Amino acid sequence: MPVELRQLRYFIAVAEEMHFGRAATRLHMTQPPLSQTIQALESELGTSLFSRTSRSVALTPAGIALMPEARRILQQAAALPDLVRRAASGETGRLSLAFVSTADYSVLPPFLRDFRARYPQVQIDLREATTDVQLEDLMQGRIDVGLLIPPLPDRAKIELEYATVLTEPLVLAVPEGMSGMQGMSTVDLKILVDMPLIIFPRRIAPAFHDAILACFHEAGLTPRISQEAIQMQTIVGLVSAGMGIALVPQSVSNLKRAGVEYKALTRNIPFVETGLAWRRDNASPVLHAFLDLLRKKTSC
Amino acid sequence: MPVELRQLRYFIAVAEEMHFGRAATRLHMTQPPLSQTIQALESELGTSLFSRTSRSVALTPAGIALMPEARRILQQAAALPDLVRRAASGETGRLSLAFVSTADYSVLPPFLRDFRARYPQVQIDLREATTDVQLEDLMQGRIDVGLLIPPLPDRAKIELEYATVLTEPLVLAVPEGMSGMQGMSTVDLKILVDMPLIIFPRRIAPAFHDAILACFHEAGLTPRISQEAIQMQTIVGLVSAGMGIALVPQSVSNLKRAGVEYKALTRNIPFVETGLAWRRDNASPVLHAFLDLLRKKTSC
DNA sequence: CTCGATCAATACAAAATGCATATGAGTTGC
DNA sequence: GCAACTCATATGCATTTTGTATTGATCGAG
Repeated sequence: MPVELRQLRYFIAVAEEMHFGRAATRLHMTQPPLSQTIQALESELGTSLFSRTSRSVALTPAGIALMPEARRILQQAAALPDLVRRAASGETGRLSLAFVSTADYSVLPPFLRDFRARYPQVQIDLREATTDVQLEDLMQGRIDVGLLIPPLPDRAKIELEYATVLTEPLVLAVPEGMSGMQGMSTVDLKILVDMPLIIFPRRIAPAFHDAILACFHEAGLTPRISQEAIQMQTIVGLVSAGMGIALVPQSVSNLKRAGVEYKALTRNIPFVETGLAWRRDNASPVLHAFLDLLRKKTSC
Repeated sequence: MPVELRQLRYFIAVAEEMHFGRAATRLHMTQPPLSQTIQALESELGTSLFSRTSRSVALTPAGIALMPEARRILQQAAALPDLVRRAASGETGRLSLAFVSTADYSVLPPFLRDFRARYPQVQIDLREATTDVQLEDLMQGRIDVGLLIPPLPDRAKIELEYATVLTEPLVLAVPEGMSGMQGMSTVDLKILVDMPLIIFPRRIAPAFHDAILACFHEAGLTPRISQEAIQMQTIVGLVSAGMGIALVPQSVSNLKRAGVEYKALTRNIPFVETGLAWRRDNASPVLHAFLDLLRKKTSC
């Protein structure tokens, strides 16, 4: 029969009182069952813990060695209710979050800062991923929440919940000192129609891709697509290298990079939306703590 | 009512099997009491640990958080029998040992080496002290064992046990290049009777002190005591500084120090004994492991 | 759509365990 | 040497734990 915590509690009481009678009083019980329990513990451990003369009690070396261990175990057991309650309330745990590269320049940093401040004990696993990869990861339960660009495909809408976080205009990113637009802060697309356009592949970000093309088509223009890239950083890098122009979310203009200028468009300004998606059936308290915090922040 | 280990054992079984029926089989019991115990645990922790549909079982975040904690606590509890048995057998624990400075050059180093090799988990608290301090420390239980110079006073013999460890002759320590004895390996006391003698105070080491004086008196001589010191290292230091001569245990001649030569006496060679003393009623298994080991070593 | 299989919860009885009372045996102090 | 004290033992009762029987709910096959 294995050791039980009750036995350890009784042992500690006797060891502290050095007296079976007083220890029994402290435990709100009588002395005989206490003696029996200690005897049972000794027999389970295979060693005597107290050396008793019929007049006094002393700890054996085995008893001395047991004391700190027993105390530690009891303390850990006593801490369990609090521990699991914290886990259940989302105060502790793990949140794995994926985000599209554009979010890295807009909503993600303040989100993370606020969440860490409120839930410092939650470990956040961050991962950059395109929308389609995130949708797959969400469906498979590999991530708790994704910061992505809508729309969600119909098959995903069954299992996933979605909430808009940010809608922002696209702005032009052009190589610095480009001919024909020095000093202009807004430009018309017509001026640029002959410049090569750098863009996300449609497969990866269809909504973003389509918004850009729609903007050209509405102006009666057809862009010359020269290069595709799947990260915002790469696209801006290619612009700075003079490889072409790009349309990027306004927030990306925070990314001041040598050789790149950002210009607002005059007409047919396209917008891109970013939002959160998570499994409807994901009961993780950490996830809901995260969502609740965001709802509070965005509603203020 | 507090958490019990039985509940944690059952919890782990269900969490590992993810099935109440199979877990019950593994625990050699039936399913209903297992369900009840888990319910009791959940109510004590204040949180549900499993989310049950009537068809399947899944861990809640609280349950996930509890798992590693519960495993750790159970493991620690399971390790207790071994832990206390090791403590009872002297394999682990603490031994506090005091020694007279002369022992530091003879018996102490090999004792310690052998003991550490056999009982590596025992922590040894070492302390240099004179015989009279050691006797007081032994009586008060501040040390487990003392390596000292007999005899023990009668009042100490009641509570203490004693065993001889080493009996060795005294040799002369003289300043290097002293007039009248270059090249001699043995000398007569008469040659040195006018040299100042450096000696332990009688209060600190009466037997040692008396053995030296007896040696002079038997030869019909009276030494000129110039200086007292209570550590062997100090005495040898004073000799090397030319402050006088000293009679030291042979083993101290291992302490090769510049400016000091050791010479054997020709007649009336005094002996000094070193031995172990410990409380008769000290049941420390570590102490007895120490004594047993020494008995084995010295009898071979 | 119905029926059987599966799985967890509930109800109640039996067994095991823990506890209290009464008592015994060995010390200690007066 | 007697009274007080302390831990061990014995016995009966209360509680807890377990087992058996059953219910209720869900899922899959025919």
